[in-house]
Amino acid sequence: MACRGSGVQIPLAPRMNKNVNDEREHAAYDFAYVQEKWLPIWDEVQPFKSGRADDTREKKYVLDMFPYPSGDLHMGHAEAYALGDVIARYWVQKGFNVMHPIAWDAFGLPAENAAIKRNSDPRIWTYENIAVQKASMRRFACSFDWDRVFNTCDPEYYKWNQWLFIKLHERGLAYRKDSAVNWCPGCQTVLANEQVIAGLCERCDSAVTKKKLNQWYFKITDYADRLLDDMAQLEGKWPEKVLMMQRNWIGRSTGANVSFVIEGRTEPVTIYTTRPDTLYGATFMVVAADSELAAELVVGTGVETEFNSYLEKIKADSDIDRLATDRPKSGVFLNRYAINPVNGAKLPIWASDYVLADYGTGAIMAVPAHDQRDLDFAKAFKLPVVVVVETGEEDPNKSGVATTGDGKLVNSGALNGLNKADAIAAINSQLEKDGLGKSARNYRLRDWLVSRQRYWGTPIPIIHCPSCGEVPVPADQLPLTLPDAKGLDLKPKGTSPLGAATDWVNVACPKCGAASKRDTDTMDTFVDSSWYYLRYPSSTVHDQPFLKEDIETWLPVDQYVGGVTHAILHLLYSRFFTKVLSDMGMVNFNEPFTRLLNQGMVVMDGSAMSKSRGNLVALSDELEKHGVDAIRLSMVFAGPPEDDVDWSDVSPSGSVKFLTRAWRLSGDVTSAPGVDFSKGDLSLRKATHKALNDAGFAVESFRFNVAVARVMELVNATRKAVDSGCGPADPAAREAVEAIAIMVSLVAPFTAEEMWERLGHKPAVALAGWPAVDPKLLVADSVEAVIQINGKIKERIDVSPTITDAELEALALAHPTIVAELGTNAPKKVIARAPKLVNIVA
RNA sequence: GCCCCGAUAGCCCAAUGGCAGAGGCAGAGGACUUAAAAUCCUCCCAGUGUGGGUUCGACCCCCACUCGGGGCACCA
Repeated sequence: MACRGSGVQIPLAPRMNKNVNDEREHAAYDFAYVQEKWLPIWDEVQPFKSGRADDTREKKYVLDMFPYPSGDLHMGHAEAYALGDVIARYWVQKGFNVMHPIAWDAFGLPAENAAIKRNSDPRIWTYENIAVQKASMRRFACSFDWDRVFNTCDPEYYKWNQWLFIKLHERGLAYRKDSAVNWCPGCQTVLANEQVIAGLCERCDSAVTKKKLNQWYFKITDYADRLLDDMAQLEGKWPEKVLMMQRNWIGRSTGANVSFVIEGRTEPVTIYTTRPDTLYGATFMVVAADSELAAELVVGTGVETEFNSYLEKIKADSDIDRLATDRPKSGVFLNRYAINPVNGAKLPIWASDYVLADYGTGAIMAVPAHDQRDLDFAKAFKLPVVVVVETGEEDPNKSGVATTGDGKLVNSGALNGLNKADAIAAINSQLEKDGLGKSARNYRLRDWLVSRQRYWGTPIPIIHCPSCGEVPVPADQLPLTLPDAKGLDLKPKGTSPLGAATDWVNVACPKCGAASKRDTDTMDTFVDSSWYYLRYPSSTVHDQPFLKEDIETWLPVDQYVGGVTHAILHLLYSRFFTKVLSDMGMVNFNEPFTRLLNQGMVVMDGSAMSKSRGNLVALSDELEKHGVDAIRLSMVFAGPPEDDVDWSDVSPSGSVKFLTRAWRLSGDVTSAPGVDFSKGDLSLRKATHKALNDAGFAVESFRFNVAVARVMELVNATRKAVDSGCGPADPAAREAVEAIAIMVSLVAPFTAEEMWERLGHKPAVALAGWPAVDPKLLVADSVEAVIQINGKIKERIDVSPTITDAELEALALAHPTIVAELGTNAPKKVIARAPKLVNIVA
């Protein structure tokens, strides 16, 4: 894709017009010719059509993360879809009814920004790009079931976003609140927490600021515990890294809420702490400066001016400022005091930005001896530091380092002498008894902010009525389609462009008929992708988002393939949606993706490809130079799928060479199809069955690069057998080459199909079936055992693979070399591991 | 700062605690050829980041460190 949406296509058959006879055409492998030849035939055969009525094969749902139509496919797509294809094609060969669908994640800002630039409609750009990507995917020979395609920007699809939104609203899981939200000044819209990466907008890298706004949220925090606990069933099936990232993101912490009486205030203030055992060490209290509590506490204290100017200052700070390391602690003394409930100590109350208003209760007890942040603050404002846990480390007063470890409690009344865990238990039950506090949990996870102030998304299906309040758009009026972009100013300006479509906005309340207004925001596009995998089985159904029987047939997804960039965002939201739908009785499972494979990125010379870096490799150029199969093979063979592929390390021409070698074998075989393999050369047959066995195992354990290596070995062995062994007429040669064609078909479908035809078969090789491995052919005739003395290899002997430990030990001890080595010394110990090794400890 | 992952030949990468090398790239030589390309054959190269430990035996397990990559970001 030389440029976005240009529609550059994989070039086909430069030789097509050459006047060559058939013999010549087949004398050398011509990938361009072969690509051109098979596509129309596959269109007819449809080897990957899933869910035919008479299909009795067991189901398997293999899913690739769907693409955003930002232009033509690039190198990253090529890798992702090549890997997903290996899995899908493998399970088809193994006899499963595989559903491997594709769709387009088509709402989003790039389309809108392109439309602004060209003064046109985002629809045009989007559907053009989809057409280009679709055509490229066909040429790339993706094994998709093309009958299930949809686009999330189709009203037919986003209707169900709206329907789901209303369902969530009914259950109290979609709600509005005023809050200080993440604001991207570049995109001029709010962002979910998950879309702020190190203080920057994940989309445009602008520094994110805070803005007080009333916005729609999904109550994902209600599901925090289940999102955490259900990960147990994903253990070993999802990358450990993703599970860890989700655990950290949800960030469950356990501690206690404790009430502190405030002088001059009737209501006590509750604080959250993970260290109730250090309650006696609290020397001051800190409330979030931007909290309502701080604003209230400061009234009438005489420090209002100072407080307000501090508040102004911190509001001006961007998230980036907040993230700066070694940021000095700042704050304002509020001239108020709290009373420590356990010892009556009078604690000054400070307001600071190091306490977050939206975590816990927005107020903390500060224990500077045992919390580094509190200690930094205490040092900055010369507040007292009282040690209450003797950890054996240096006094924090002197070292400036808070001690957070375990130890004996001191200066803590009844807690003295206890260790940390016992002290926590003791103080918690005491606080509960006295009605002063109780154990509590908190989460780093925040509710999912779903409103967006942009045009190209799903309109939020809510009508605001002056008397009825929030009224959902009635189901029979869905989809609530987007107003025409014509005449609307899509330029980002902080409020939704939909607001200007007055005919669209002004509407009668569905309940009371009063003049009302539609909500003008659109939904975060991550809503679209949170349930799309449920739509595929029922993509042609119009009156429901998905059919119960389709869900029961196909879901959950058996294998999901996609980039690790979605480790938190999409995968967390999808898990949340699945749990909500499970509660609604609409799905019969609670985790959507049984197994997950994260593929790496395609990089160039060690860094991500980008135009500005000048290291962009165009997929179309690579395909033209080396052919589709060679590019796919290079991606798969480059290394483990989860590792990045550095395009400067791979050799597409090496891939071409291998494919040519394999292809040439198919022309050498002289026996007829259907010949009895059991009469074939034994050693080549063993090589074939070992390759089938090992490559299959490697594919199932995601070691695709190893699977390819096993096929390469078999190609080498077959070449040798044909040239100087059993010869091309031996049935074993046909068995080997047919197996090669089938294994190659996972990665290089064009080459494989061509081989299959040359071997005398009809298309499609994709449906040939993985040959059954004969266990008898996996046993070697003899193996080489090594004899070690003290771990050093002294001798190698050929033994039967069925030799016992005792027999092998006897052989070793009787061996002349060993007898000579040992001399008169009797071995102290002999370890035998038949049939591979004997180690003699002398 | 906290957490996670990795380090094997010139390069990319394989090796249930049991012979470090499966496969490929690059390189060298040979066969074929008038020649080249293509093809076929043969070969070269490390002792597994460093230092300890466990073990009959460690690339693999444990501890400490170095370097590289990733995640989180004042979450009390």
